[in-house]
Amino acid sequence: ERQPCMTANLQRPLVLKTGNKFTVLLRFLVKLPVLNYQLKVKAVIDKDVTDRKGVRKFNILGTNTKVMNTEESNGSMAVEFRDLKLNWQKVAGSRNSEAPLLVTKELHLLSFESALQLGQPGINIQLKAASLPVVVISHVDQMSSAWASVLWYNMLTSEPKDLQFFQSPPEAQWSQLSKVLSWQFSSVTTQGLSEEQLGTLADKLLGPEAERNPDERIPWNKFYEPQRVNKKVISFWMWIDAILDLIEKHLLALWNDGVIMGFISLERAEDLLRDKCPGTFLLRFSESCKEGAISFTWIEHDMNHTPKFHSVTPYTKKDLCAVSLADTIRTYKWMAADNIPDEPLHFLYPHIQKDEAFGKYYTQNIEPPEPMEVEKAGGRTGGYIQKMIISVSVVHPSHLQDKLMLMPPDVLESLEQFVSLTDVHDAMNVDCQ
Amino acid sequence: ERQPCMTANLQRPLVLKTGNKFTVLLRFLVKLPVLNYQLKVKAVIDKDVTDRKGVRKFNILGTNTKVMNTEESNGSMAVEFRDLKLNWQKVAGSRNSEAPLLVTKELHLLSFESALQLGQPGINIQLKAASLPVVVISHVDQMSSAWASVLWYNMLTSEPKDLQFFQSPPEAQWSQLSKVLSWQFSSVTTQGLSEEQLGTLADKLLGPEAERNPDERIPWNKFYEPQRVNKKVISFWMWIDAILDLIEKHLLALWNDGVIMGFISLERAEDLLRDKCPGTFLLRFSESCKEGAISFTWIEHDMNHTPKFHSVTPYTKKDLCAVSLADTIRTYKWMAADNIPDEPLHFLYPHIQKDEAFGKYYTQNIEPPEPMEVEKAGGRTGGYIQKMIISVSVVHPSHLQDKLMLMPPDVLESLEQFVSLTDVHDAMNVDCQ
DNA sequence: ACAGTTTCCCGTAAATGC
DNA sequence: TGCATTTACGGGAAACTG
Repeated sequence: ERQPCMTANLQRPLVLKTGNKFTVLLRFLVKLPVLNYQLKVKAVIDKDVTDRKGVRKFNILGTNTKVMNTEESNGSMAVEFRDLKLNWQKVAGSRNSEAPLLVTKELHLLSFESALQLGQPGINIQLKAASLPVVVISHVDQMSSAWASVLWYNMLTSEPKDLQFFQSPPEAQWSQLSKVLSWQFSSVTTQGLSEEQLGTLADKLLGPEAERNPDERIPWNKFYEPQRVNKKVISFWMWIDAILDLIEKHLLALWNDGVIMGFISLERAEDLLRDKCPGTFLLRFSESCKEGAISFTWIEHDMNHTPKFHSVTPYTKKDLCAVSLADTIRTYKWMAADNIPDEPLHFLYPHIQKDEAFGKYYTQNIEPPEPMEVEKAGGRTGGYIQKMIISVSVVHPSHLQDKLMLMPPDVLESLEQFVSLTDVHDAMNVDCQ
Repeated sequence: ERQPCMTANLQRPLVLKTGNKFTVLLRFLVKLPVLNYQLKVKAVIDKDVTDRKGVRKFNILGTNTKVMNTEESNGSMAVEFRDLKLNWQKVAGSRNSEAPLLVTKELHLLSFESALQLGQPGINIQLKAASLPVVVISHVDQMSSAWASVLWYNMLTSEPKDLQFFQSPPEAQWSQLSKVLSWQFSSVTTQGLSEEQLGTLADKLLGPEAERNPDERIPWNKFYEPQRVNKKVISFWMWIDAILDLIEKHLLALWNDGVIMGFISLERAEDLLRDKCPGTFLLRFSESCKEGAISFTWIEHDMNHTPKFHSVTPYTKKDLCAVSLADTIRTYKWMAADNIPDEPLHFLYPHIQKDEAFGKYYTQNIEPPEPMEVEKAGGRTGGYIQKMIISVSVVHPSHLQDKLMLMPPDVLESLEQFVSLTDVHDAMNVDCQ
């Protein structure tokens, strides 16, 4: 029960989706003398790959034969295949139970073939080029998984065509993986991951730094397969990728501004906030929500000046579609029945006024109209009354007593009388008419 | 900037979308003696229709030739074409500027051909059948428009193949159109339109009942073309259809329960509410929002017991995706800075407690957790604090003074002191740290 | 039964055509 | 240039399939 979001997909080369168009630019790196004939190139998929059992077979649709053009700038030759499409070739035995791998671990090769005639006698030279291994998917929900394969492959091998790579994928060093992870963020935003953020991720994959063996490597499983993390079963990569998606679609400006700490453990967050003003908060990604979600954690002091920390249920894509994070931070309230609502968020860590940090992204008008505008002649209002969608947490009245405590006892007492008075008023209405 | 909703499209026969599969069931109504050969049927589109300029040409893809089956129950013959698809045949002159009509007014015919051999000498009888005119669209956003064509055609002619129908579409009687409109609602829900609702629609199309000519007919333009209605330009049918969509996707249960008056003018709504309890409301569809939206209108009394009416900015699909209408009605608040929020909605017209009418559809937990659950050992909260998304209208504090007025003046005065006290408290925080 | 995979198709956005 | 129409494709849900 939800509604359409912005669509804008990540460019992820080497992942092809059946039925979607793709483009390949092919360049001939050897410089040739001018030819007196056209150099035809043909694109094929999985040429010479016939011995793999249970592996899907595909065809290339679209104009798969093109002629190389000579580029004016440097005389080198190139050809761009546009509007190619893959589709399934349904054959017996294709993708059967013998298939050793998930489709997103199944690697394929695009090949390009041409023939060069050298000299008059007609010596034919077969030219061949192949892409790096590609992953073919049939639905975008496989993209995340497919991209994990592409990343791992290219991070860990320089073999151009090791189609058996995922039979036993090698392990990665943190120094390699951290670069790749940071790059994922910098390719979607203007900000990669900071050392602090990467440290949090390292803790998740390798354990606390103090206990770490510097030679420890990260196995594919630990990166990709769902792992049990206190009750929840989550794949590290899927979690990261869901957050990437959330950033791209809903948090891009805030992320680029650097106001999202994001990857920070709750413990560390509380340590940072401990000596800060009440109402100081920071933004953290949920560690347990698979679909990508962001929460704010803030500090309050109770009567005894003991710090207390609170975090709101994380905001998912659905929440952020309804109200942006900046607007949410601006208007978030704690409410209790018959109390004046409290706005608990005041300072972005370490001590930036929230309006200073987020003000430029506010979109809602939260000013009430002048009384004149609402009241129109004859009791008829004319226009509509503006509404605003906000987040509130309903809390026990005792949580709002910090402020009540500041009131003189006689006011408090009269207020309590007033509260019961409104209840009577409501009850009275039931009987009228 | 929105997010995916339930998809569940209306079944709208006689509208075909290119690239989507469709099914045709064909029955042979004449009972034949048992044949000693198979009766082959071929499906074609726009056979014999060659003389229309600028009209798109299509092909039927899929198995367009099938054999008739004899149904066991009654020995009659039938065949079901499944997984047929239409796609464009790009020909010169197709869909050019000469095309006299919009694509959704362009009518096409599906035909089915077979040949029957009677007797030994081999007398061939050509059998032909044609569908009612169909509309072919290439995008779902043309569905609404296409369905308007199908409705108008079948409401106003019994000609089986008047492909020129929209060259000069006839006018409709209200008695016909009102039945068709009500049927649109009853085919999506369990409730058609009431006399009162139809009356409101008749007022829109024909003007106030008192001034109406009983023989007045509704021209196609008035039903289908965008008309200027106080500043906004809206097509009557598009407006109705957007509301149908809103009902199907977000208001189905409420509509079926009959709690949505929906089609009622603001004037009439205010008349109905005038002598009702303060806080009595009813639900109305926006008359000016093209995309389909619903608002609540309620009554309040000011100090002098003069009724005042308010309506909130209508809720669109996007709003209802975030929070259902029932939850919205439950939690809608009027707020002013430093005031206790007010919940202005109490009784569904005429005088049903709102929880009674909407309670079974509430999904949110609005109870605060016990204080114990929030406070965890060591000042660490452990879990997340639940949030709730609600609608609020920010109003001038004077609007919430009805209740304040009920408080003794000394409490009021002390409260005001308190209000400024919190402001100081906030200002103080700015300097700390 | 079931999980991985594909198909179907709505609905946003962009491209195309006239 | 603007509007009608089509294409592209993400994403939700259902269908498929071993």
